[in-house]
Amino acid sequence: MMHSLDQDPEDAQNPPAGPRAPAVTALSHVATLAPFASLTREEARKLLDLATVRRMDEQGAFFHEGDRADHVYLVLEGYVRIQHVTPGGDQVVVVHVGPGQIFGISKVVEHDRYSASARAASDTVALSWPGELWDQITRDYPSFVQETRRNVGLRLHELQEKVVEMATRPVEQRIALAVLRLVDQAGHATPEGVEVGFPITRQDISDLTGTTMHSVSRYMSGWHKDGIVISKRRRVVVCNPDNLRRVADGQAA
Amino acid sequence: MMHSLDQDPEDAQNPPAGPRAPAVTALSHVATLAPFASLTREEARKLLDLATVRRMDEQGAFFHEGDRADHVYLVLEGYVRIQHVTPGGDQVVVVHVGPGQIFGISKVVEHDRYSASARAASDTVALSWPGELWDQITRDYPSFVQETRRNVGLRLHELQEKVVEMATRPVEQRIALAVLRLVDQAGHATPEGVEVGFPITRQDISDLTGTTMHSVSRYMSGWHKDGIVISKRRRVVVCNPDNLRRVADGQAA
DNA sequence: CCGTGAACTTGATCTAGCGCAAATTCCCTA
DNA sequence: TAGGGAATTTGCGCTAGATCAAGTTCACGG
Repeated sequence: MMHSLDQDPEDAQNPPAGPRAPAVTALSHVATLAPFASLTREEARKLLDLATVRRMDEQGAFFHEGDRADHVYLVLEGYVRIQHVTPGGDQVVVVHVGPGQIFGISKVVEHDRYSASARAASDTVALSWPGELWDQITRDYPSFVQETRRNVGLRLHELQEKVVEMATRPVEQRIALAVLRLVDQAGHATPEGVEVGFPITRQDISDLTGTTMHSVSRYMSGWHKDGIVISKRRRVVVCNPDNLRRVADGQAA
Repeated sequence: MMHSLDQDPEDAQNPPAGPRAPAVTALSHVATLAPFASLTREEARKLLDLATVRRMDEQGAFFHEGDRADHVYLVLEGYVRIQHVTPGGDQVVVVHVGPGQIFGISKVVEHDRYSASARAASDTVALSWPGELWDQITRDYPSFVQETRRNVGLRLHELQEKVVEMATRPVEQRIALAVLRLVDQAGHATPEGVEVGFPITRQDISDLTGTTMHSVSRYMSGWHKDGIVISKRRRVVVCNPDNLRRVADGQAA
């Protein structure tokens, strides 16, 4: 039940309440997230009252591709993997979503089905608003919805970058870029370097870059030897971002 | 100046006005496009009054990647290629935009720079609204902006499909899928089959699928021999969509 | 402390598709 | 009608990276 992510003691948002208390939804914490930044204390509280808190164990699914898009989600804690499985059984990871970011955005773009599945990459806490309330929310909390749109834009941009990378970069560079993006978006500092904030396997990284587990393993082992990363089982730490960036640019020695 | 697309005499929207008359903006025509569908005649007219008509020759650029996102565009006639050029000089075509569709959507997702360039794939007529008016438009013509968001959603979905394809499909299938999408989104019927509605080279198709001109040529020649497509210089006609779909699914004989 | 399965590593082939090169065809203009 | 440039075709060799095939290491439950 305890995942090693929980070793990370830096989160101070849990007041000394009882265990399992829904204290993560503490207004003081949530209000710091981008989508709430421009709301008054009072507005934030009301908007929170409209939401439901959903806790999800690692690997649990918030929704599946093809489901009716009945909710919009916001990650409070943990990370969510947006992924697609082909008829042939190939997994493709589209993007990772972290604290303060929206997922299940179909409603935001006027779609009525989710076009990918959402699984918790680590134990995760998220808020969810029912789709029926979306019009009301749009009306009453425009700055929140604006942030939501900005999120969609980021997603669009990241997806475009990914298409460009897959079309133009060799595998090694794609993997390096993916790892850099992971620590950039979900990294936390450790003594050895910046660590990806959730468990991730070689297979996951290959699903993210459109290659095979084997290639990911080979390149990461190489980088390990060169002191660029430390890669344990389901864990990735980048020790030398500069060199990794050089690899990503094809300027590796 | 006359491009071969103009051979196509099917467009009836040009009333017998003088040549070069801005008659394409005739309300009766524009009103049929999806973004205007839910507006009253009067609203449509007012919204049109806020817009500027821009005509663009084939290969002309509406804007470039990195430009300040100061306008939102709507294609009236012709096709626009959204593309990205890497530092290394590789072209990647992200998507094609046709009549009734929006491009330059940065404003819609709260971004302030275009993340790709927009060039006319054929001689094109588009409307453009200045970004400063966007808030006003959002307020006064919500159904228009809603359609705009739906467009963003389609783009997002298509981009995701593309990522999945590039990650899981071999080159032949990717090319087949791209051609099918082209005739689906921009095709018009001809005696021989459905033709892509704008000039497109082997190189363009390879930029669209992340492969080389050579591979595209090889596979298309093969399909030509099998009677699946007719491919002349800068022109593609799909004669047998069913078989091409079979190729795209890897079920080719 | 041991057994089991999942994650990871590493070597050995094998091939799809790229890069290079050289024709050939088509279209436009002079 | 010839000339020239762009688009396309096609052959050939080569290599990045997939596939196949064992192993090895690790975490956890008993």
